[in-house]
Amino acid sequence: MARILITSAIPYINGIKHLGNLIGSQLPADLYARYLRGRGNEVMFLCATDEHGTPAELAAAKAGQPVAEYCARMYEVQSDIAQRFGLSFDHFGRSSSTQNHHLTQHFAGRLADAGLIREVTEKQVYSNADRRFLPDRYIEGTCPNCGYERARGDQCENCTKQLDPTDLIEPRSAISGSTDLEVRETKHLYLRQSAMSDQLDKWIDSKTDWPVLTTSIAKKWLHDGDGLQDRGITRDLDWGIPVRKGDEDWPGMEGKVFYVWFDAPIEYIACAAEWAEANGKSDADWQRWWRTDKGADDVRYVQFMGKDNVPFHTLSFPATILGSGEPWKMVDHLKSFNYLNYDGGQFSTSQGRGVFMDQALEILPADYWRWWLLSHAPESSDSEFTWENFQQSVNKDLADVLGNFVSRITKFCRSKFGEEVPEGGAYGEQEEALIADLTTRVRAYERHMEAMEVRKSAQELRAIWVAGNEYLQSAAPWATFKTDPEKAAAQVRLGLNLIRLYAVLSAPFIPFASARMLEAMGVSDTTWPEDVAASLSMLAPGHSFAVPEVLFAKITDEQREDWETRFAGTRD
RNA sequence: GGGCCUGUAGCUCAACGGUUAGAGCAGAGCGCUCAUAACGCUUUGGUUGGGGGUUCAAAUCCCUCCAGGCCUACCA
Repeated sequence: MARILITSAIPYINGIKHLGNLIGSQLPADLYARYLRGRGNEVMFLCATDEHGTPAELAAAKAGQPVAEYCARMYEVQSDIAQRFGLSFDHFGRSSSTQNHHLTQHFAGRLADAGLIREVTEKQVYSNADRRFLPDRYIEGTCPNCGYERARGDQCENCTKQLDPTDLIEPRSAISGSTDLEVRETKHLYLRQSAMSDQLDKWIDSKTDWPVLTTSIAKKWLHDGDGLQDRGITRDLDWGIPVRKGDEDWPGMEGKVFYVWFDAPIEYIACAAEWAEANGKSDADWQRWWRTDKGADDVRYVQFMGKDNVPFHTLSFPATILGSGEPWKMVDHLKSFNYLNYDGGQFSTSQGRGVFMDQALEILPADYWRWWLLSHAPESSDSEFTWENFQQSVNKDLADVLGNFVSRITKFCRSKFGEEVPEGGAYGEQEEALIADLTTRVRAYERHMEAMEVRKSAQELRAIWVAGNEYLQSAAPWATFKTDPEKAAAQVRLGLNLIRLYAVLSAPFIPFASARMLEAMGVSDTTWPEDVAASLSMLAPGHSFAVPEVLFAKITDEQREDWETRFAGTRD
């Protein structure tokens, strides 16, 4: 069986993520991981919290907590929600881990040795009141172009003109509002990405099966204007990974930390090391996933992310890895997603607009969200969440098509044969036709899942559910029973077996409901139906089962209206 | 300003340059009565954003215009 390494873009520590973040990387990555495990592959699925940077420091200050405590607390919150959404990470790590500290410093040291780091002294705005350097967008002022009073130091939101912080009229700190700003000199390390441009370009060119969205963004950065620019990888912050050259001090860089975008992707690797430590494994156990000289040469590595993360994954991180000169595993396939919009606008963490992961679980079980989000995943373009669409899709697909199927067959069996798989009769022509149809569909489902075609996979799965209802309608065991109880028994037996089949096939999408279906049918065998016919004879006559409670309750109009109102404004 | 993406039925989306542009939902009709007023069958909806061009053939390729979105390197 194959070995697949899967990483999801790591969510920022600053607050609870919304549904747009979830469908942008973690959820499709989980779908893929669950599917591959279901097929018997060896999977390492990693994710973590991204904890460094200015927003984390500010959020901690706002919460009145030291930043380390704040991050530790938010890590627990995010970890708990991820678990309740069924995100099946093999490890959910932290970019602030000691493992990541060591690896990040290690990579910086290797890059420096390879001559790929240069020191740059530059001028940056310092706020005396805030006692920190301010990133461009944390400086506000009046736009010299249009007169808008809340223009940011990088761009004016009103007239879209690109700005430099020093262009602003009456600049002030966006954090405190203080106008006590000064320009100070500060020294930083730059990664010489320009020196690796050709190497990266060739590497991108070799990835012919990547989506246009992915390669076009990378190509743009490589070839636009002066080509790939060197990038600052350090910051003047308190919270972060101290700048060190491997195990040694870095003269002149005391008190500085690595830029969050330098250390965050390295956490993908460090996370595996955290996994090893948490599970009592050795270094060799995680290195066989990440070092091609230590067993990772047969690993297929797939990354999932939102489109805004593409440049970092196609250029910066590969530059870091390649530049180290060490045989680290490079990404093989990169699946990026567009954005999910909320009711005509964007989901927004900063504005509290939309539905957040914790709120979602307060009103409905995870499977409802998983199904809707995955079956509407923003693959080819941005997509939109509306409550009406959500209600209709979920009610029809989950309650009517799948849930009702389980209900009708189990209840019919109970009333005519009792709560065990009925004996007698044999599968005939009609059953063979169903098996042939399902075989075709299951193979198509597998192809779509392999290709990470999320929406198409969902469509095919739904068609597989529908096939069960079609069969019952034409076989009509309730009519057959009156004239030929033996034949009806065989029909019901097939129907009950379909429930187990559906549970196995559906588990990547709706793991919780899938588990309930298996529990009701009294089986724990989740073997993938390589042979559909054999799979549909697994539950033998006499096997007892229980009629499950309503698998998916429908969303009522009252609920929908209530939620529409409740989530119309902004959070908090 | 530059780059990229998107525009197909009321809604969400399909469609290697190749029969008459297809599915699901919603709407209409019929059937069934095991089931969560569920299921099945049939069916009404499209000048593929506008205009021009290439081609035996265009939703698909080219040009142009319109509308929306994303990115543009110090937010992450």
